[in-house]
Amino acid sequence: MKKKGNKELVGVKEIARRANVAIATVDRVLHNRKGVSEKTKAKITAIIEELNYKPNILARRLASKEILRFAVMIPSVSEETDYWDAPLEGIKQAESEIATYGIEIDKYFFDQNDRSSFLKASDEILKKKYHGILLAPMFAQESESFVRECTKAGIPCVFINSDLPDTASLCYIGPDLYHAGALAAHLCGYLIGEKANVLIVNISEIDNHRHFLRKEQGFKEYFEEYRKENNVIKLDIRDTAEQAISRELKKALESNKIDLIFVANSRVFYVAEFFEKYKIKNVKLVGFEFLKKNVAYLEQGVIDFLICQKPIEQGYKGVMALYQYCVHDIKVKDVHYMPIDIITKGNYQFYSN
Amino acid sequence: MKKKGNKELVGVKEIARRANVAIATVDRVLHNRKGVSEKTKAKITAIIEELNYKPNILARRLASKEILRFAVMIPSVSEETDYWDAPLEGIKQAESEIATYGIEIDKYFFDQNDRSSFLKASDEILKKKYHGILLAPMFAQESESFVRECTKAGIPCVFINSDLPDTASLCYIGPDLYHAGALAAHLCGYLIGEKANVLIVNISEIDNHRHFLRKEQGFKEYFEEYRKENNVIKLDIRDTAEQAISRELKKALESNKIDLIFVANSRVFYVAEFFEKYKIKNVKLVGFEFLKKNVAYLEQGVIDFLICQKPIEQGYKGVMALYQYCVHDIKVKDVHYMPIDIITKGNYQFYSN
DNA sequence: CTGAAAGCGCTTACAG
DNA sequence: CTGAAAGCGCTTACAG
Repeated sequence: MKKKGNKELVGVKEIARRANVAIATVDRVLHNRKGVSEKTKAKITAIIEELNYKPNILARRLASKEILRFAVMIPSVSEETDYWDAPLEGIKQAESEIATYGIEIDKYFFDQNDRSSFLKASDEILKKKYHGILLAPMFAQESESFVRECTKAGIPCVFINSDLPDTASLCYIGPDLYHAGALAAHLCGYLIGEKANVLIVNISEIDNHRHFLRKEQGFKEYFEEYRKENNVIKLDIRDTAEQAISRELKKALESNKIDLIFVANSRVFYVAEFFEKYKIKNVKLVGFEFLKKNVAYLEQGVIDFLICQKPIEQGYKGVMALYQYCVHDIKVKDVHYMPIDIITKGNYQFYSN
Repeated sequence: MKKKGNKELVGVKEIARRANVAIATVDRVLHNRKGVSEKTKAKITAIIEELNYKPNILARRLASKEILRFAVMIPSVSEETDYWDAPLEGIKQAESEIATYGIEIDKYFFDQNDRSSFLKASDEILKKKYHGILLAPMFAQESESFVRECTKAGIPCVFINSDLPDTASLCYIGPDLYHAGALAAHLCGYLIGEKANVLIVNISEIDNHRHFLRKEQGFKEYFEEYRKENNVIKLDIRDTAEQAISRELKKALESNKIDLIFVANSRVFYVAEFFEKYKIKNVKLVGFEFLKKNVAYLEQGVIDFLICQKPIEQGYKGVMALYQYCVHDIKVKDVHYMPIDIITKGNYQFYSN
C-alpha cells in the first residue's frame, strides 16, 4: 500500500504561488475567461507551460456545478429494421460510463425516410444550446446547414455511420463506404466462378441515400478492375412490401441467369426470405449488417457473408469523442474508419459489435 | 448551462445525519473496516440500502491517498514475433486512461519458451502485494499455482490470450480457441476443392502450448464433420531456423500433393517466406495474427486469410476489468470471448485491433 | 468503538 | 482586474 504524496505539487495552488496571484486568477486563465490583465495572464501562462501543468479532471468535475449536455440525433428504430438499436446501445453504454462526470445526453430520433422529421429534430437541438452533438447525417443538405449553425455557435459535431466529407466538424466515426463495398466484391470472388452473373439489389423507399451508392460504387469498381469477366447488373426496388419485392426479384431472376445477389444496405433478409419461399438454392447472397433476421439466414446458409462495421462501437466512440473533447480537451482525429468485419456461419456467434 | 443542485443529497453526510453518527463511521461501514459495533453497523447499512447510495468515485479517488497497483505479466516481444506488442499497446492505453484515478501498472515480461522466467516473474509479483494482476497463463501448471496463491491473498487475476478453464480467477478475456480453429477450417472451404489435401504446420520451439493444440483441434474436427473428403495431415517443426523450416516443408510438399497449409500460431510468415523463395504459387495459405510480416504476405496474395482476435483490445479490456473491479466494485463477466476477425486483402487496411 | 477536523485539487459566488 | 473563502463528496490521521 504505497501512498501518494512524494509527487511534485503542480496544481493551481502552486501556479498561484509562483505567479504571486490568487487561485481564482489562475482558474480564469486556465478557462480563458476574461477579466485578467494581459500582463498577469502572460505570466501565468508561462508558468503553466513551464510546469507542464495538467489539470486534475476528477477535481474539476467534482467541483464544477455545470452539467455538460450532449444531444444525439439518429434514426428511430423502425419495425422493418432494428439496425439503429446497435448505435443506440453504444451511446447508452458511453452515457452510463460518463454520467459520473456530470454529463447528460438527450436523444432525438428522426425518420430516415422523412426529411422534415430530421429538420424538426435539428431545430429543437439548436434551440437548446448543447455542449456537443452526435449525428447521423443521413440527409446531406439539411445536415450541412445544421452543422454550419452549430459551428457558428461553437458546438462540436460528431458524425457516425456516414460521412459528409467537406463539412467542418469534430470528427467522423464510421465505415469507409467505398472500401466496404469493394470488400463485399472481394468476398464474392470466393463464391462464384469467373463468368458468373452478379445482381446488385437496392431495396429502399426513397431516393438512394448517398452512402449506399458509395458502397455500390466500391463494389462495381472492384469487379471492373479485378473481375472483368463477371457481368454485374443492378435492380432498384423502391418498395419494402413483400409482394413488390418478390415480383421484382422474380422478374430479374427469370430474365437473367443470376449466380449471386449483393445488397448494399441491411435489407438483405428480404432477398433471403424470397429465396426461402421460392426454394431458390443456388444463388449466393452477400449483404450488410448484423441484424437478427440477417444472422438467422446466415446460420441457415441462405446468406453467405455479412459485412458489418461495429455499429455499437460507432455509437460508443461517437459519444466518447465528444466527452474527450469537452471534458479532457482532447481533439480526436478527424476521421476514424471502423474495421470492415466479415461475418460468416463460422464466426457469427462471437460477433458482438 | 443548467446547474447541478436540485438532486436529492445522498452522500456520506446525509447517511451520517440520518444514522446520527459521524461521517467517519459511515466510511468505516462503507469499506467494511472494523471498529464499528454491530448495532451501528446494521443501522448504517440499512440506511445505505434504503437510500440506494452510490459512492461518488471522483470524490473517493480524489480524497484517497492510496495508490492502486496492478501487475501485468505477459511474454516479452521477441525479435522473431512482435505479437505481444499489441496487447502491451492496449495495456498502455488503459493505463493512461486510468492514471488519473491514482492507478499504477508494473509490467513483467517472461520468455514464452522458458518456464523459469515465468516463475521468476510470478514470484516477484507475489512478493509485492498488488491489487490486481493481468496475466497470460502460457504455462498451465505454473499459472495455476500462481493463481492459487493470489486467490489466497485475495488478489484478483485476469487472464488474456488463453484460458485456464478450471482456475478460479476474476475473468478471461480472449479467443475461444476451438472456434477460432474451426473458423479457419470454414474459410479453407472457400479456397480448396472437395478432394484437396490440407497440411497443418506447427512451428514452435518447445512443446506445443496447449492453446495452439486447441485451435488445431477445432480445425481438424471441422474437417471431420463438414469436409470428410479432404485429407488433413500434420507437420511438426520444432525449430524456428529458416533452414530447418525449409527442409521440413520441402520434404512434406514432395511426399504429398498439398493444396493448402494452415498454421495455428502467428508464424505463418515462415511458410510464406518459403513459398516466396521456392516460387510456390498454387498452395493456399491460412494463418493467425495481424503481424507486419503476415500482413505483407497477405497484401502480396501469398497468404489468403489471417484470423485475428483483437490483441490490443484484449490488453485494454484486461486492465479495465481490474479497474472496474477494484475501483468501481463491478464484477465483469467470467468469460469474455473476443470476436473472430477475418482479415483478407480486401479489408486489412482497416483492421486496427 | 466513535467523532471532529483537515485535506484531495479544483470551481464558484461574492466582495472589493 | 483581483482575491479570500466556501464547497464538491469523499478519506485520513488523530484524539478520545
